[in-house]
Amino acid sequence: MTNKEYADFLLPNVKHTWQEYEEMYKERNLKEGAIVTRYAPSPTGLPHMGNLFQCFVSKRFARQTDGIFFIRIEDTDTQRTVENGVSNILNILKDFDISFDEGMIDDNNEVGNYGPYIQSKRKDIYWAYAKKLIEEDKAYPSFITKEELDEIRKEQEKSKQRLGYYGRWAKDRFIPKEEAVKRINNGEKYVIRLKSPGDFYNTITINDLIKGKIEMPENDIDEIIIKNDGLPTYHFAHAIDDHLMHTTHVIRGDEWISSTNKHIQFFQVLGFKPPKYAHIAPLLKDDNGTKRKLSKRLDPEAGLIYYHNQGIPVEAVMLYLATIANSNFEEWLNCNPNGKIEDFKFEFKKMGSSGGASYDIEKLLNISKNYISRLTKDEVYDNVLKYSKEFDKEFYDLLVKYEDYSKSIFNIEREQKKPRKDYSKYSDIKTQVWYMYDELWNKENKKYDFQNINDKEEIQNILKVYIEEYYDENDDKDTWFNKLKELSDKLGYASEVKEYKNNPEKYKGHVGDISMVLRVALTTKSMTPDLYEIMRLLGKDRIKDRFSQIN
RNA sequence: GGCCAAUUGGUGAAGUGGCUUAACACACCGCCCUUUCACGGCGGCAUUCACGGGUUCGAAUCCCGUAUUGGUCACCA
Repeated sequence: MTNKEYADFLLPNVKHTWQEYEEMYKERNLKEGAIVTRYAPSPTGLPHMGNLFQCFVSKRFARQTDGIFFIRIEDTDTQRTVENGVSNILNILKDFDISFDEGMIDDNNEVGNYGPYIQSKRKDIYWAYAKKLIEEDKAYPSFITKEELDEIRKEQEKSKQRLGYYGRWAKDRFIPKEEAVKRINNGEKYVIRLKSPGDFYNTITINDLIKGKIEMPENDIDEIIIKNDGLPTYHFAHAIDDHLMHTTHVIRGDEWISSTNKHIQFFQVLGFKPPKYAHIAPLLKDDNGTKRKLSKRLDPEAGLIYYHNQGIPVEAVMLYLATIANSNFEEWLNCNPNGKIEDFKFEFKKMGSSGGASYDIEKLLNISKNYISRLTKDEVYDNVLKYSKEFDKEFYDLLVKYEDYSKSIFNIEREQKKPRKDYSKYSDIKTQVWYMYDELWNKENKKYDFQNINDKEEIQNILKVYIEEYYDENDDKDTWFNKLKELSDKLGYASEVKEYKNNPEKYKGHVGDISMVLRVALTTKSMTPDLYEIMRLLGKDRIKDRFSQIN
């Protein structure tokens, strides 16, 4: 029996030869230096922050070199594959502005010339290459069962030898073709394994773009290439897919580093040029002083839906990911406050090669605060409106009813060189401006704390004198403030804070205390944006009304 | 246990043999400005880079060892 006949027997009905596939998927016509990257998820659940980070990095490198970023679905684990897995992944990534040049566009459709982009539809391709290996005597059928593998492992543990199916332990290597055929005809289950040419005592060097040179032993384990359900294992599929799809840079989590010797071996055995590898450290979480991997189960901020629910802008998340990716991004952004992420050139060298970056939600919120402060009032309005529509119907209705008024509120201290930074997420906004809406004001159970001035009669007197003798809606800000000072003088408070500090015994307090009384009476809060603006927006009638509620 | 990697302040980190009395940012603390908060300004915050040896005129940077942390060793990806 020739090797060719053997291969045909083991993998029958393969439509194309590997040579035909090589013909079908020609080199991409891209400019020099263009990077081709991919995101290759299993449709087993929703992407988390770590996946998003990986997508972000892969996409940026492709885009900044006029390359290609595509998505390939790795659904060879039929046990774990879930319903609508693909469209769920695509939808959530779309929310974060991650789109692909090629690949699946929903559960059943795709775009691009290098497909199919879902591994379950590429069986014929994997078989064609597996046949090539069998014909070249580089792969063989293996009948060994899980139980027998367990036995081997126990024996290896007992005699303190390296674990695995390699060398003399890989006894199915030596089964004659005729015997294998007979066993298969008898209905025995089998897989196809690589006949590994590697020697554990040889060292190979991997030039990782992020981690640098990594040395490890050659792989000598007879890795499974085709499982007994006919589908390939990850390692085999990776080599074939990324070769045929002409991926130039494989950017993936660093849990893959220790398999990379296998992957390089596959590229060599198959006669392919290996891609460049860039292994990204996982996102970490500080958990009571120790660090662990950010976990979808334990950490809400690891799930992408969290940002949607909290009203944290997608752009802020992206800016944060950019600072984790290349820490000099932040500096660059400080120098170019209006710079776009797309204008920054990311480098592999600048990516952290250490254990991993702590995912710091505080820092993210700070970035978000800065981001929101740079938006226009209309943008803030639109975003809050969108957020409220889904999460706060009451506030949504108010925003619709008082559109211009709401925009004026959001505009307080916004159109200036250094805009006020009040909101780090859209869900913050209502809690910070509720008092501007009578509907919310009236139903609130109000508690007033006037800080330094506590005497009820004094407070009422301040409010009464102010509204009757001083407040004029038409005053500009300077006039308005001067009147506050006049009021202070009249009632025995220092109109200059400095003056008060120099001679505290001469005054009942200072103009700041007076302002505080007005502020608290109008808003119940001691911290608000500019009081002049608030009063202007409220109008005299409502001011009077609110003052009258103090008793 | 084998193999691989990492270890710089409260945090993210820059740093690749002399330009480092260790950049920058977040957080924190002080002072100033200020009607409050925020913003802004000024200043503080690692005599030292896990530890122990070595190489060198010179080490956070190179080498060896130890410790700790993480990854990986599936018919999962």
